Amino acid sequence: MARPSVKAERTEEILVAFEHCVALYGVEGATLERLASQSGLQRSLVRHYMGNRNDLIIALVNRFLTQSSVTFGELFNYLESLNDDQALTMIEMLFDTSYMNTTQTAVASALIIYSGSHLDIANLLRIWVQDIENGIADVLKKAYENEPNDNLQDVAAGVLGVYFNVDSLEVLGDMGKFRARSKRSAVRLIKTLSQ
Amino acid sequence: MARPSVKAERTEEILVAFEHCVALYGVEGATLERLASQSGLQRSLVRHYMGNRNDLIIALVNRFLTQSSVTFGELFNYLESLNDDQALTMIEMLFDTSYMNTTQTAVASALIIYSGSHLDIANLLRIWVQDIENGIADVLKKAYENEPNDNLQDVAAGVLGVYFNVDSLEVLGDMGKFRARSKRSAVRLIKTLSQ
DNA sequence: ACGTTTATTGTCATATTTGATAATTTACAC
DNA sequence: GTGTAAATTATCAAATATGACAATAAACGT
Repeated sequence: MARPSVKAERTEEILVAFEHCVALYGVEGATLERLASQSGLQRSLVRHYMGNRNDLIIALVNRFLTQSSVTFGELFNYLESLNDDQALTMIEMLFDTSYMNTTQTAVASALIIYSGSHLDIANLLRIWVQDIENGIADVLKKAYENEPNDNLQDVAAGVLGVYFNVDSLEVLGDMGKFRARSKRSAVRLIKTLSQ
Repeated sequence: MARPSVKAERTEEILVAFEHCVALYGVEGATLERLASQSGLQRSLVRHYMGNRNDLIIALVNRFLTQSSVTFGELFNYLESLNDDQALTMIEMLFDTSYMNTTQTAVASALIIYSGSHLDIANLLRIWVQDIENGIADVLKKAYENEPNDNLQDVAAGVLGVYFNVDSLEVLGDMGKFRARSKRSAVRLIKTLSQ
């Protein structure tokens, strides 16, 4: 045949670097020049593998959504395997910095801002939020079977909010205390559900 | 003397327009061209009154911080004037869309992302968050005098998180249900405090 | 060694963004 | 109406960002 293709690796490298740029500078600030220097690849190569700027953004959104789906899917599957303490274990994992992915979180924030001028992405992210909220509610349902669904969903929205917030503020630095407080608040919230 | 100065008005117009641009496109996407067309003023005029791009960003940050300080100050002062139900009234106001300022919220999100590459702004915003958290904790303290300070601060962090999160997600549209759930969660959280 | 396919590099034109400053106009006081 | 200070407009150069495509180099099978 011919020279072996490195498309898969390059694509991955480029998207990782693009994530970094978007996390640092926002979607509109993630220029192809920055991407090039961040990835160490020439701008022409980026174009060769990923197409133009818009193609790149679309690829980033898809990557973000699938990665998030995989991560939360694994989390929820693991929790389902537990006999008890699913809810509190979930809090432990959500608020543990060792499980946190700062780049991913910053990308989420950047995409949310980008949604303000791109309604198609806004729709995708709204569903993304709903899915996570539903996932949390499902975990809570297993631990608190007798609680009405509406209450479970309310608490799920609250836990999601506290969790999203503390992660998106992580970039400000020195958030240890605030993170601990947020975590204890999430626990408080869950304990309002009746066993 | 001479032609009357319109510096104050122009400055205000420019900053309002810049807020709009930052809210829609992020800090790095808020170009002077967009600002010019948004404000209806020529780019040269923007420069005349506000200086260069960096001056503009500094002015925006200061404006954001003082506006936020004024808004929350008024809120806390009003709550202080109430005899009881300060805590729940606070929730009513925080989660009422009629009190919400979508532009202001989006600016906050944009500045948080911008903080990732500008540590000086990150420090300002960290203090900004702490101040609001403390303000909420103070309100809670009046309503729940016997509760230990640490508990009050924990709940304050939680309420802040749920509130910040729902406001920053507002841009995704169609967030009525999620907002209602978030609000009920905040109430739940507060009710974990002992009277 | 040769053809083929892909990776990689190089180059160019164009559009956008920004900074800086000159030139002009306007409104007021006298 | 004239001087004056400020507003407004008009340009220019430089830097940056993007798109498109040509040219070269490298790795593989035969």
